[in-house]
Amino acid sequence: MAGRSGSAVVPFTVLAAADPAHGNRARLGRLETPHGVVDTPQFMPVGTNATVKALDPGDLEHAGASIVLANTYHLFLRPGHERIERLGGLHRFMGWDHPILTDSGGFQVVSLADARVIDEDGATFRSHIDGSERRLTPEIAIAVQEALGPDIAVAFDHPVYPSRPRPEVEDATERTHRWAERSLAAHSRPDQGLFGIIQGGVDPELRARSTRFIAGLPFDGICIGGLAGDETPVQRADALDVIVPLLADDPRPRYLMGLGSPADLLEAVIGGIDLFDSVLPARNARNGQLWVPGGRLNLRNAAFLDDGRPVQEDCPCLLCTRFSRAYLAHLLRARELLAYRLATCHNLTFTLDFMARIRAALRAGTFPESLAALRARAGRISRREVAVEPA
RNA sequence: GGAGGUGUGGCCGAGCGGUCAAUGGCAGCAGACUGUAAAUCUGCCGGGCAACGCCCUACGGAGGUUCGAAUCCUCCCGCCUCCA
Repeated sequence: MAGRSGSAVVPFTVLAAADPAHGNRARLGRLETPHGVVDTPQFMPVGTNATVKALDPGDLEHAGASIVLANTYHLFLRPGHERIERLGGLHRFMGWDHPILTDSGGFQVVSLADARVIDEDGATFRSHIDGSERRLTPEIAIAVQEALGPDIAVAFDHPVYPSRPRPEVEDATERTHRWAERSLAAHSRPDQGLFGIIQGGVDPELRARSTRFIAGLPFDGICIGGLAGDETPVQRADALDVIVPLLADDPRPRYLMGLGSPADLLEAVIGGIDLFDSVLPARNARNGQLWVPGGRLNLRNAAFLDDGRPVQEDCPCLLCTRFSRAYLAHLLRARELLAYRLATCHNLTFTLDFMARIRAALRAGTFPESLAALRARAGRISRREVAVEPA
């Protein structure tokens, strides 16, 4: 059950695991990287442009972040990976001396759907910045990431939304496999780990095929892509039921890309996932939605203008220790810049604290017993959670 | 005193005989957001109802022309500009 991955660069150790007999595959782990240890299950805040929007590195540390994600595609376009390399690499560039993982740019293959052409060799994008034509291939994506210098790079993949027709999902999945092999062949930086990505949509056969294929390659970790889009929580859980058992004896970390909400994170941890990332907590914060135990508060609602209480009692974040709901509601209305920082500090603190609670339960061996409390704290599982007003 | 202009829904501002309860924007009220082209996007936004349709009140005020007026005419009131 416990095991240690063979990676010399980013070794992963499973420290404890829930009893899989009860369909609970949650596990406690530790990922070691050149810039520090990442305790898992763990959430990685997204810092696309070498910054988690609205926060500085001190805010991130205070919120409890141990690793952040940055984006190959965006930094490739601006300011350019070669420039960042000349300036001493990504860690130094963004003032973050802790672990960094870069996404490969694969996600932009779908998120910039109107601006790209995909062929077997790679993908051609229309730059969202200046409209110029840019190209990413597995080899280029790896070269860019080696220049950027994150602790962990990710193979270039071709994501697909599960709702797409099966032939399309199958094509993208098979291409992802070929690109995975090319990414591995191109990667040579010895102080950098490389994760591969499983695709396959929600089709059990394709997911299983993709899992076996990617797991068969010497990656340092296994990413699961295409499961944070338009599928339902049930479809996602079903997909994990296919994927994770096939990785049961695999000691490498499992990273579900793109989750998410506390409820989704918890269910995916139960499904056997170690790592997550998502823009959701940060974006929701900027849009006025604050996460609290049991639900979420829309601070743009009129009711909060006269609410002198903190957003969340007992929360150690910059917002809650110093300011009221009324103040944040005012800042949001006035579109004051401080609103975005305070709200983001809170949601990331909440999310990272939630992961810490999960780890604590796993460490104490009380995870199954703690589930009800954790689920209550996370709120509803559905995408449409009900906002609650803690007394 | 003379000449000209202008007054529209909480605010700004279109409309200049019917298809106008009245384009837009702002403010306001809600909702969405999951490997970030997002400090973004969407809906509602005079009142009432047995409400996918009907009624009432509405475009400074009062009259009038017309089948029909926010739109044309007359007078009045307010504001603005120029000349004295």
